[in-house]
Amino acid sequence: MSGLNRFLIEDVEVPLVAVLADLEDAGYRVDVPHFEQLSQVLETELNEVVAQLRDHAGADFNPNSHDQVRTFLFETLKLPPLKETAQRSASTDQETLEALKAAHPAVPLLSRFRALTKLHGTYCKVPTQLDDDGRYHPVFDQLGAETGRISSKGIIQTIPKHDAYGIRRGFIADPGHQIVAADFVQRELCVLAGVSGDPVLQQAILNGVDLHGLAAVKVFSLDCAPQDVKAQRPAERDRVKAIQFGIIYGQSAAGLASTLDLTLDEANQLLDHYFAQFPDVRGFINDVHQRVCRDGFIDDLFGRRRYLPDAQLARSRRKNERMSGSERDLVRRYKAAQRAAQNFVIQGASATITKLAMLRCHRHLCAEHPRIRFLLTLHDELHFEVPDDEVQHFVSELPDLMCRLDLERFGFTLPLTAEVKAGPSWGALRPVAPQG
DNA sequence: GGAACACGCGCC
DNA sequence: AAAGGGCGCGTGTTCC
Repeated sequence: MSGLNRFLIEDVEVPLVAVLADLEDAGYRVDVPHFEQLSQVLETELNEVVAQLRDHAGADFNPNSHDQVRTFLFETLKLPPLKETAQRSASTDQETLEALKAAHPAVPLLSRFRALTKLHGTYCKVPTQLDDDGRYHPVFDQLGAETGRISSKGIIQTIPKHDAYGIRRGFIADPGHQIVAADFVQRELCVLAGVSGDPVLQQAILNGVDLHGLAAVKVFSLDCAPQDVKAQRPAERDRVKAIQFGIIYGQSAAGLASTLDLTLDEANQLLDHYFAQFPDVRGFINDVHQRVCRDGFIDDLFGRRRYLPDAQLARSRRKNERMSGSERDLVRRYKAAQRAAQNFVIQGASATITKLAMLRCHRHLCAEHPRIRFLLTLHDELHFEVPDDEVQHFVSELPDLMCRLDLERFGFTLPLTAEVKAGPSWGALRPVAPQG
């Protein structure tokens, strides 16, 4: 168990084994007819789309074959490639199709084909993966991700959220029960605020202010209250949101430019404006980069360690030296390691917070609610199956169970918040009014 | 006949 | 060219 200290081993990972075992045993009830019906609808639509595609591209065209799609788009239709894959061939991904959609009627059909086959081929197979009890039993790997996140075999952590067909409505509660789910609110940003020590972000969290809204007001000198930014200045809020997500992901200025459709200069300017308002965030990121470059590893708030030897590759390089191809590759790996380190200190600490919340919930269920089943963890979200007559009470307890984790002992003093939802299925959850 | 890779894409 | 971290899966393709 490399990368773990005594606390993480003894107080987190080892006791979590029994919790995850209980989740795996419980499983999520599945509405099989829902998936069968959905499957038929998708097959009908797919047949139609494939027929139309073959009208354009030939009777034996297989839109599942990247090679054939590439040949069709860039040789038969002579459309201009937008970008390349890792192997230097012309990419046919969704971004490319989106850019080319007006150029030929087959292009939007390919997009549609991809979306439909994904739903049909991957997510409609859920009924084939059930145990005899008709439930989907996930298999978790608590050390499956380098960041400390819990990974799971299978598809349960990637069930589509915004598909038009309601895949999530196929995951249901037993009769006489409801699904209760709770997710942490803007937790990665709270972790960033906590570990960077930024006083403005911290105060905003203490006041319960929308963090993207607040940052937009600061960065763009907006003349409105943070909570009104969402309605009144959505464009500014979206930009700041992209920056703050980018910081969590370790995104570069080039990446930000791409997501916001800006030039590199504009993206750099935007980042400068942001960091001018939040200098402690910049300081924190610089410190992470420096440490991982010096040590070849980085520790998060709870002492989880990730080794990133690539961060030491380009230590002695000077700028403006000419680079050979292999040197370029070293620099790429060095930068990737820095991004991974920056992401790790946020994602890693967040993952441990989820694990602590799970331990607390599990202990509480064992002691007080033996009829409630703990079903699922989705990184910042927990699912339970709750008897109808216990829903009201449990819903009132859950936020505190998840959020009061005694993190002051690690120097983390900010409050966490969680939003609770309930409903008959995963796809039909409705917010539960906070107690007060 | 199966393993490994390539690509694309679903989630947080 | 790549660009944004962490996962897992399905299909096509190539290689052993």
